[in-house]
Amino acid sequence: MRSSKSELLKVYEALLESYGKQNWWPVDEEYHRKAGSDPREEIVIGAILTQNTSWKNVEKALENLKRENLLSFEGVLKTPLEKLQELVRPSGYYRQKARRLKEVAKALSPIDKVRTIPREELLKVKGIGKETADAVLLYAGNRLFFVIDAYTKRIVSRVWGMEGSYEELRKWFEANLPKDLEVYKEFHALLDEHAKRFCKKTPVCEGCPVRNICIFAQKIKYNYQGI
DNA sequence: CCCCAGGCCGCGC
DNA sequence: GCGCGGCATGGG
Repeated sequence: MRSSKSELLKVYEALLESYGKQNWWPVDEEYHRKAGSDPREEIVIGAILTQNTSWKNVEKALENLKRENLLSFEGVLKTPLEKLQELVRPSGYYRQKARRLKEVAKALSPIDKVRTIPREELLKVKGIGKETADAVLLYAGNRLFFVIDAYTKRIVSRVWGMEGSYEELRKWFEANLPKDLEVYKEFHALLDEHAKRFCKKTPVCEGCPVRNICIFAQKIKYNYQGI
């Protein structure tokens, strides 16, 4: 691992500078005030629904749950499986996800468990893998676990030429970032945004805010110059 | 028609 | 421990 702490922070600051604060995770505070439910439960539910699925589709499912006043662990648990499937259908994999919602609602009730449950425990829940677990722990539990996703892996691979397993990359980020919830939350969100705007499957290096630090972008530049 | 999206599980190796 | 097929809707 060649890059230094300052290099990682430099990327964070460059992305923050060009994209601004992302304010993940989006939650409908107003809904929960009126319903008397805990907004952290929406984060957990959203984390399941967004697995390999665009957020747009997740929003439709969340709207369906809200309309029926069921966007909570209690709502998920008391709704018959078949009805729950229909409500979350727009988010895809709806049979799996309906089951997983009930599993996680059971495992994390009462919701304050997100502040204490060991990561290993959470990973035992059917439907919760590493990324979902870390997203839940960070965004709902306010705990210092860095979330790695496909976008993060792609960006790390391009910028630093570094490959690694989920755990390797997570530990690398955690070792080289300040122990600051705000940084963890925003950085993950910024990497996501960056992957959508520039570091796409087919990269767009023209105008990229970190092209001066990025190994891949530098290589492209040299190729253009014929060096 | 194709590919992709804020993954995970169960399996074989 | 890693690679693979299956899971499914909606948008480009």
